[in-house]
Amino acid sequence: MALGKNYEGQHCSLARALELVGERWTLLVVRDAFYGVRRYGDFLSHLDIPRAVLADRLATLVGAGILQRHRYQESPPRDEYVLTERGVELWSVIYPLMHWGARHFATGQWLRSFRHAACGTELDPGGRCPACGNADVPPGDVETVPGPGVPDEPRQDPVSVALRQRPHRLLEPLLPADRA
Amino acid sequence: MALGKNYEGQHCSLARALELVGERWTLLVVRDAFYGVRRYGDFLSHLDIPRAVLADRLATLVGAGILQRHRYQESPPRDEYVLTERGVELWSVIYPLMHWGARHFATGQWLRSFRHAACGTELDPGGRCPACGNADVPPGDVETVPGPGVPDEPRQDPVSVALRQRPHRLLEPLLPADRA
DNA sequence: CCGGGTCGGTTCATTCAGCGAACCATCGCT
DNA sequence: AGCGATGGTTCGCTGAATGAACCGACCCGG
Repeated sequence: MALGKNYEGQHCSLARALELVGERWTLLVVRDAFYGVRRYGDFLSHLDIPRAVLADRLATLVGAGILQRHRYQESPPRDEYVLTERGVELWSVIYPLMHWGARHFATGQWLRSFRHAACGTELDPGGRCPACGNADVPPGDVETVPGPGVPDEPRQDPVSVALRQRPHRLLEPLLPADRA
Repeated sequence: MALGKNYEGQHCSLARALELVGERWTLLVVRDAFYGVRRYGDFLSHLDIPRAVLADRLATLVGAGILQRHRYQESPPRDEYVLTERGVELWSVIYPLMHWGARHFATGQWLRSFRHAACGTELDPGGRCPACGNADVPPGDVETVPGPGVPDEPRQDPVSVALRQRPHRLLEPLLPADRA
């Protein structure tokens, strides 16, 4: 899609947002970043996305200030991609969309739910905690917990496995940094 | 993009949602539907979208139960596209995304704001009314009002003109049904 | 009852983005 | 030196988007 390719002429801020975030795969990359995925290879194996496309999307997201590239070791130089504040704000878009998809196109048991970590209450469709006065819950206080549903052919990549195994707080690194 | 083209293997409900709503142009079509655009020709002139793509997107949205096709006159047979309940629920995705785009990528004065029609208060980033106990405001109770910002080259299509001229309640038909 | 205009498409040739496999560079380890 | 891990880039192929042209149903004025 790329900027200006079209959508230009659309003065609406939605169009500008979609130029960045509306490309194929982009929102799934951001979702994974919320899950705590940070490394190229983990995005790759979890998303089954062509390598070139992933490289392109990561570069776009970094350029837009949605992800930040952070060198976590020299030699060999290794970077991880972490959500910026601007990226974290996309939670208020991603969660309702995810919830909408689950409400209308669910197949079988639910795979995952999202709870307010402080009280364990499941979030409402807008991402708020019904038990805490309907307050907005920042993604850092959200915990994703595996549900009873397991797909017919569960994915075996490290990210999918980790998400199935245990509850996990959003934004925190999902995988240990030092696996072989 | 189309279903199954890829994103398959992604069991997440976000992926399924994006298969429908994540294609290029689709969310802009839905946004226009909230603005009260209902007719093929109006979508066309407002979005500058290729005719074939518009026809495809409308068919997909109707097939997914997001828009409903409604014949409003026989002879010549004319249909209009109206949001279903399922489509209306996308407001909780579109508004936050629009707001996010405006916050981070604004250029110049704001073009439009969204108010709670009952009390005139501008909606918060989550689409709630701060004056009414932070209650969710259903899109039917939202009014869009033109802002001070006018683009350098304002669009002249009927939809753009109408949106610039007067406040307008979402979901209500934007244009008179009987223009020449 | 003929000609022109409107509306809502479909068709088609071109261009562009996504795909997936192969390749490559750097580094650490043995 | 050789091998594997990591994080890419390159490249040929294919499928979707683009935009212009065409089409058919219908209305209206003459």
